[in-house]
Amino acid sequence: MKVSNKHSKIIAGATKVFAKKGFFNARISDIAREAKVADGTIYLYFNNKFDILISVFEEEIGNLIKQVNKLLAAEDDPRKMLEIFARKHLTVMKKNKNLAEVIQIELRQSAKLVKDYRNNRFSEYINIISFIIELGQEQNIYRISINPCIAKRAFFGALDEISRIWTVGTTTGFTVEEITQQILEIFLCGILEPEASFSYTIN
Amino acid sequence: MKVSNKHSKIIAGATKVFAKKGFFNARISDIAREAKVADGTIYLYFNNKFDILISVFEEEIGNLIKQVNKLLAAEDDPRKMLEIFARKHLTVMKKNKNLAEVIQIELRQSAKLVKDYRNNRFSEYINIISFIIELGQEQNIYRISINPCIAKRAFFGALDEISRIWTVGTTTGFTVEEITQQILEIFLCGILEPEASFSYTIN
Amino acid sequence: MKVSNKHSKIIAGATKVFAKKGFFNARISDIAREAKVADGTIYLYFNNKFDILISVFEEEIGNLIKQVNKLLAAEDDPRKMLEIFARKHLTVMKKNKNLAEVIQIELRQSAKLVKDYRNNRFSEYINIISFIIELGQEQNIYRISINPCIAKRAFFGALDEISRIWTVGTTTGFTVEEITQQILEIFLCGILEPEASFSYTIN
Amino acid sequence: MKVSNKHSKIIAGATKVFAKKGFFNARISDIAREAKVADGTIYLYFNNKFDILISVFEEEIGNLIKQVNKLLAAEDDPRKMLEIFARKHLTVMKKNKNLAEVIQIELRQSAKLVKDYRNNRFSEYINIISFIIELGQEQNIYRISINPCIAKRAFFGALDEISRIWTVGTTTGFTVEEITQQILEIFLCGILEPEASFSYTIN
DNA sequence: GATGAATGAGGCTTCATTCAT
DNA sequence: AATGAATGAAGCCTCATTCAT
Repeated sequence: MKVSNKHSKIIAGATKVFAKKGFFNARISDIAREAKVADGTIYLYFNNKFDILISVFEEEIGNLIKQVNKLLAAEDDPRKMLEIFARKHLTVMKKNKNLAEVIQIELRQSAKLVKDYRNNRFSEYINIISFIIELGQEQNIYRISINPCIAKRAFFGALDEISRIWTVGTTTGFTVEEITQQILEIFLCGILEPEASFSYTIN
Repeated sequence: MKVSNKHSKIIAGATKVFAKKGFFNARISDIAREAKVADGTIYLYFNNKFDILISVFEEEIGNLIKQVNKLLAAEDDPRKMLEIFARKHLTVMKKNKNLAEVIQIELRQSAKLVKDYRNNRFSEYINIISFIIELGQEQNIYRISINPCIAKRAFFGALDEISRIWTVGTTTGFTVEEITQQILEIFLCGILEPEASFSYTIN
Repeated sequence: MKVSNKHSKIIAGATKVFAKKGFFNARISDIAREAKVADGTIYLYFNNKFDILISVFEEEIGNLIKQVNKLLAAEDDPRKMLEIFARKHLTVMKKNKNLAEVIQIELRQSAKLVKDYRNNRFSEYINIISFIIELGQEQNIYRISINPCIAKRAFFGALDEISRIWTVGTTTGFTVEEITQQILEIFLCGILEPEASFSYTIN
Repeated sequence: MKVSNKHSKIIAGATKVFAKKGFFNARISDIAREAKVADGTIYLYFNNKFDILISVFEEEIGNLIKQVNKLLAAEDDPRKMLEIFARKHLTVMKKNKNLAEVIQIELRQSAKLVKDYRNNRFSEYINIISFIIELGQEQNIYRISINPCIAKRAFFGALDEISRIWTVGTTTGFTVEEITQQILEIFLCGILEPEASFSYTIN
């Protein structure tokens, strides 16, 4: 399982450095220093700087997927499952600001650099959302009119944007729980007063 | 209207280049070529490369704000207003892929580089959403339990993440209208089957 | 006599700017601003940046030569003449720090740039010293063993090096008169106690 | 002894290039080529271009100080000491034209750039002169009326200006020994015919 | 003559990557 | 495998000079 001690030290160092400075401002020597290895050593484990970035994702998001899946395995109510996903995502992002920034910033960069990179681990991650929605639709709990492909992006986008309040130095002191409640309320029930919905049709 | 011919040519060129290559991969000479000016000319109008990025935001988002506000002025139903915001945002992002990418990618980078940059024009933009929500709450159309500050981020995040399907080379052929409908349905009514909501309480 | 108003304004501006920033750190636009003309105007009066430097010398040292010669014309004792030269040089350098710096710094630079430039006005200036010495030798006042060509450099070098106490921010508060006295004493009588000279032969 | 092979190669290369082209006209790539290292290597040993200049001084003048002090240690007649200083200075400047030019030209530039730089090694060097003079005054060999602080500048300035005959392409074929004799004669005895001094008082 | 916006060549410096040890 | 000194390509930016007005 453990590929190499140095390998993981470099991944850890890179995650920290990318988060602090961003991919382009990160220096190989920064990562080497953080990982306590020589600059050249990094090239024994990675092809180039960008390869490190990809690996950081693979690693960190892989962990996230594993954790989320484990939690979801113990639950079968699609409503609870969505709640679990939101809470876990927000919790991890708040705790591991490094990862949060790496995802928020670098994922977008890398999507540009390696056009279809997102198909990999990251897609796997947000497809958990559409899987939950489809599950709910099969159980007649989620509306059939909802497009899971659009909804998964909306849900992830909402979580992602919100979790930025912890990475940027904003001081709005929302707790994970408050946000989870709000997000769930919005996504499950919408923001409309029940009575107000009668007097409105989209478009 | 035109402050300076060169100024706006550079802004336009920079928007295009930043979108295509990203801020860090963009070369001043790329922008100059795109804008059909000499490299040095750029420094008559901007202090440095980063200043160009900031200006692109100020300019483009300023336009967006102006357009959105104009549309909203003719409407007073908070539900329609949210719809208008979503449709306009998506329409612009689909049409002006350059701007879309610049916002999606670079805004996040610059948030890191200039810690509190987002307070400027961008905040102004997404505060339109919270304004609409608060308006709806006063009219008893939007639930008072919804926190506008969280909801605005959720709404923008959803739009932003979804609009990436046009910038990344995904081939999901959703139209602006389809997405607008879906987003509105999700945000106004939630994804829950009406009956399902009785059997569920968050957390 | 007056070539042009702009011409002399540029010379004056350049003298000031060269002194403050040095030739290489001086910008044409600095000179233009100082002279209150447009950048392009400078090129109506001078071929290039270096040409301005040369002109500043020609002008300023020309003035100096004129003034010194005028003073010397009224004196025929070679001892007094040397004194007059020293006093005038030091007085001008102390008062006109701009010129002092330009001579001290730029003259040396320009000597490199235009290899034989020093033959012009500057040589004319320090040849006044050798002229005085030769005059004194003819009158049997200055020792015939003194080589005027070496002595002129020694004398000018001494004055030049000393006058740097005013341009660099040293705070040794010597007056022009004190220095003139010392220089004259050294050069006319040497630093040796009269009795000590008997017990010593060079080399 | 050798701190680093590259370090001293760069110093040597820089000394040569600065002398040939002057600090501002010298290109980092010139120095690199001269030192037979890559451009980037220079920045492993120096912070920036100006730092190289400073280092050249520190190094070269340090050597000079060491050599002069060594020679002076074997002598205790202040007259001979001054002679030794002059001869050594001129000898080194004639042989090492690179150093001569660097001192003559760049020292003055750098004095401007780093206002109080001269306090360092260079001051140490010319303070040797005032030390010798003070020593002579204590022994009643040099006149007490001579101000060592002015005299040291006069003496150094004279040597410096004279040594320019070797750096600028002048063709006056003076030998080091001729000049040393002249300088010593001037500074020790003055240029006045002994009898002439009776009929003259300064000012 | 005068202007100053525009030009574009070129330098200093950085840093990903290599390679001799 | 590990090191880190060395490399050198390439970018941001400056600024002397030009030229259309």
